[in-house]
Amino acid sequence: MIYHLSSIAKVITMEAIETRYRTHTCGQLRGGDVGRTVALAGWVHSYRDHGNLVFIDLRDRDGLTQLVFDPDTCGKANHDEARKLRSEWVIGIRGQVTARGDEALNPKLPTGQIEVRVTDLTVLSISSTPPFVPDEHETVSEDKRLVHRYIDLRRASMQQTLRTRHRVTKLMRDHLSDLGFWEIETPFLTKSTPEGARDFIVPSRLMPGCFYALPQSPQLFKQLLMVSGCDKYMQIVRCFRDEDPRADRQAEFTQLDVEMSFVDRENVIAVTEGLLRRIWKEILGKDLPDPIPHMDYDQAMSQYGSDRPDLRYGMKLHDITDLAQQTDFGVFKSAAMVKTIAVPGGGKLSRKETDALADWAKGLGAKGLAVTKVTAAGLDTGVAKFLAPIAAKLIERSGAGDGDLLCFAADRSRIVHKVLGELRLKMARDLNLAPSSEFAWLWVVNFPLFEFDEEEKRFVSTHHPFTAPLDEDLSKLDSRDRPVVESIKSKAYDIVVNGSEIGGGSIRIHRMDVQQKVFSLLGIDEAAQKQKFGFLLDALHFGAPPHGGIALGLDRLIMILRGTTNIRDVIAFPKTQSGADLMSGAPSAVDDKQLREANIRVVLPPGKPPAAS
RNA sequence: GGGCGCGUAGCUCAAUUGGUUAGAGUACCGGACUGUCGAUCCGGUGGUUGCGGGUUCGAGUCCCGUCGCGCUCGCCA
Repeated sequence: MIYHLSSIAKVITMEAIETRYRTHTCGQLRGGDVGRTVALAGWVHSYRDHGNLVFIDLRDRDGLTQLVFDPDTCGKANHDEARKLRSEWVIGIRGQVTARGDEALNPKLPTGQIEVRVTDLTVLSISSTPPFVPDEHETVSEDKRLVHRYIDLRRASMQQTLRTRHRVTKLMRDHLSDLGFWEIETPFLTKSTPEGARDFIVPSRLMPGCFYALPQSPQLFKQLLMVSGCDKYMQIVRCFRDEDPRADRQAEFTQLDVEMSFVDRENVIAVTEGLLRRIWKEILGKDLPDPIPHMDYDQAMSQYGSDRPDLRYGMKLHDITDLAQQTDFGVFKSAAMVKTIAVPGGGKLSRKETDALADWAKGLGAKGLAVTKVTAAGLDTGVAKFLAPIAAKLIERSGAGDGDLLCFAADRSRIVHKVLGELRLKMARDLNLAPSSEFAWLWVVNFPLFEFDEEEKRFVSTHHPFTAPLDEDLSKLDSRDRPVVESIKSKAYDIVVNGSEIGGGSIRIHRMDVQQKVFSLLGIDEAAQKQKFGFLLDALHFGAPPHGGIALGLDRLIMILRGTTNIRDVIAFPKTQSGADLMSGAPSAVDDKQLREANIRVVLPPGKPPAAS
């Protein structure tokens, strides 16, 4: 696990609130405090027993302070007690802050100019031998960390993450409050929504057989708050989606949810940029581009094969469908689309490695992956012999240079973009092409409003069914012609940094007639509309203002700020890939009484033993 | 639901082609030590090799099943 702690601009220490236990924190004392009598409390981070002198590094969330137990100053009883101290015991001490001698300075610690010569020691709490110690030098498997999360969270990097998370949410509230936003809570026990992810459901005791759903997001409620005249709403809110987790995804996650009335796309974008600019400045000391560039969805897909391109490196996709027709290569001539990317320095890959790439591409649905190497003399190896007639134009169009590897995908556009888009990411990772300390920001705009679901043979919303189409495309909502419907663009926008989508939103539909046309196009009939979204549709009858908003993924934002690729690192009490909390043991069976009250009977799938309660 | 990887001492790991009593570092326990800061030195305790079954003269190692963790595809408006 790598953290770029060095990017944290300054060491932040807290002021201790003076109590009977302490006058200062363990990260607070400096050379200027020499001579003071202080009290400290914290955990024994490490001990070094020299028989006569005993050194203790005392830790709290603020840092480490070295304590010295010298029988001459602390007395024999305290010295004997000090020799018994072990890792993670909780102690309180009193003593004098003294300057360290020149040879005893510790430049690794902010408190390294001083130490505290102890006069009084109180053991506040002893600890069993811990399963692991919360030291950054230790590497501990993640499941052990999750079982004893309260110990893992004592580690400096985890504390730094929790502190960063707090500072970011405070900035969000302060910044948006200053702009006139109100934080308004929305229900967690709510109505199941038909589209989108699988819902977590909660049985109703009072209405047997009925269920609440936990919100996938407060989408409908924040729109209703706009209809309610609240004008500017924000909430830092938990969302729930019952889908399999990933490295950057948990079933419950946190969003900064924002909605505004009487705005257009650029107003929401401006508010979001202002907030992100302030967060990056205050947390990392870095500036964002002003403005953050916009890119059309169509351009992102055709040039990068992704709707969230990582712009820290090149390797653009180049369309060579026309050139491919001039070759005798059957795979190229028969394909609907042929595109290529030039991998810088990829020419050093071995035959074995490029063969492995082809296998990898097959896993993504491609029939294969054609490659050739670019040398000073022209194209060499791989499919070079087929490309001789177009070699010069190919090199010119792709911008490839000596030592690059040209990779080709020939297929339907969806497969071509998927394979080359993923290949871009893989090559950047394998060849280390992405500078880790840079941030490449981007707004992706003009998404298609609908996508055709080949399996269900119907249109589905790209974003969600309340997203407004561009004004110039309104008339196309009456069409059922697939190319026409697919050409409708929406007022949706995603904010992307380094290939990670950290937020997205849209201007919503505020007119009843438009909303009904969209439902109709999605194949949701009037009865279903009324049953699923009746309350929103009702609200649109009673004077809905033009409105729109955005939701930022707080967990992913913190991941980027902290330089981790593991979402569990930025959540205090996260769950595993099977949705378990290894510390509490959730989920677990409940007793029969609880089931009866909830009017629930458990029917296990065949072959599954009942869970232990 | 599918694919890949991992599971050995409290922790992190090793163990040759299947071969003697499963080792090391660290932690822990005992001892020594007045300037350490990942202290040092000496000695010691510590194992259901995730679990169940199988193959074999012999299994940490091979096979089958199962559980857990991770990555990933599907999924995630």
